[in-house]
Amino acid sequence: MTSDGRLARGERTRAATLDAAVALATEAGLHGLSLAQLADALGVSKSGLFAHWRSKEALQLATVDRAVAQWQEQVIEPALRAPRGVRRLWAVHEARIDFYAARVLPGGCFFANTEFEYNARPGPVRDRLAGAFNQWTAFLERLVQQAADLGELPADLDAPQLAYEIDALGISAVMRSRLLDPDAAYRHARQGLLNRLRALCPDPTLLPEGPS
Amino acid sequence: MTSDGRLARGERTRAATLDAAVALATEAGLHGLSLAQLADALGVSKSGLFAHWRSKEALQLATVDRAVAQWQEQVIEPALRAPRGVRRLWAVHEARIDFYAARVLPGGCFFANTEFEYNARPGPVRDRLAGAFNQWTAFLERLVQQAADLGELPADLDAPQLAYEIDALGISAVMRSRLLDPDAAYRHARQGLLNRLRALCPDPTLLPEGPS
DNA sequence: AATAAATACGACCGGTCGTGCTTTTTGGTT
DNA sequence: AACCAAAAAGCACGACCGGTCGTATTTATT
Repeated sequence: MTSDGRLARGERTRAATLDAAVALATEAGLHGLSLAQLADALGVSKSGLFAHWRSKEALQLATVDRAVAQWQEQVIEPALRAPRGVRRLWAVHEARIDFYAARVLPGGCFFANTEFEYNARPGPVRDRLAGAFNQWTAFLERLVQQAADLGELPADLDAPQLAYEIDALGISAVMRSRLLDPDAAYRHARQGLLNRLRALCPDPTLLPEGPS
Repeated sequence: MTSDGRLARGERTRAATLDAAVALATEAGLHGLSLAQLADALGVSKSGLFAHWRSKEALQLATVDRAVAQWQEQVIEPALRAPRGVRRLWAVHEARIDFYAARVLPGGCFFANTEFEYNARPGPVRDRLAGAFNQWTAFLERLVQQAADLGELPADLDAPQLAYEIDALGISAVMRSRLLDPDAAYRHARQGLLNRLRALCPDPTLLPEGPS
């Protein structure tokens, strides 16, 4: 084990920087993210950040990657503990809403914020964001299809359609939770999918109980 | 008729400026909107803008108001020509998607973009945006309730819930239409509401035909 | 014709941005 | 103990930011 303390120190700084960058980007935007602010928040110098990323764009791309990893750890992986099928689909939706409700990020959702920010700004950052969104969509569609394959949802179900609807409920939840009544937002997001799954799923025991 | 040519000229400039500001804000954001860029795009001087708005914030607030008026003219009013009830509800959804598909604004949707931008930025601009969102939500809920009162939807329907779902489908449409496949986005947004209304509405003749 | 008001302009301010260049500090190798 | 590379800091730069000021131009009033 030849752990070079110098390299280790750099790695630590880099990780701490990206965590702070993800959080800050949800407030100021990925474009609005300023190196001076970020350096201040970390107690380091602005030029110290430049030692790790040659340019702001490189930092932005790394920030997107870090946000993807965070989403994987805190939303997807916990939900994957639920058994395949409708229950896992529901678990993802719940984990996502919990992530928003726990206010892990001050600006709500890194992806929703930045994707709206960059939808008219061509370039590598936008492409990276679009790629992440594409992956997330594919993941949701796979989960839906799995549930259908297991017979927990109709065999002729339009999987991309249901995946679209699930994601839509989630995006609206984080948007409304920051501008209007948070509790109502989360309730509507949950109830929306619950209604939809109850109408589709022949086995009601797979779904949580609750108001009709 | 004492139309003061000076005031008329000012009003013209002000209107043109706000139209450009709404469009620019969907690209650069309402915060990222720079007075120099805006002045350049209009072919006027930066200081000329300060003759009309004392500060950037005043311009931002006026821009929000202009966007509200534009939404009223181009989405709400056309849809209000449809008869009350389910058909009007559908007309609003259609008008909204058409507005996005026509690419009236380069950044898609002024409200979606700016509301995500400001959801963690307290202040007058955020409050104004939240107010606009509240009004829009109330409008949708009123339309849903009307349809229920007319007997075109179940009497015990949860109106805010359905309004939430309709708006969610629309927001996702504009987001996905700029990052992924636009046609798929619009199709899913339409199909989502169509499925929902078909399941709720006892009279199928009120809804457009189309794929099941 | 003279005055007053609304509009618009160019020049400029202090401040912050992203980004290079140079130096110092830190930690590991030999 | 000498040496060295990685990390971090210090510093300066040009560009752009929101905003102010004095001035010129247009238009209505008197």
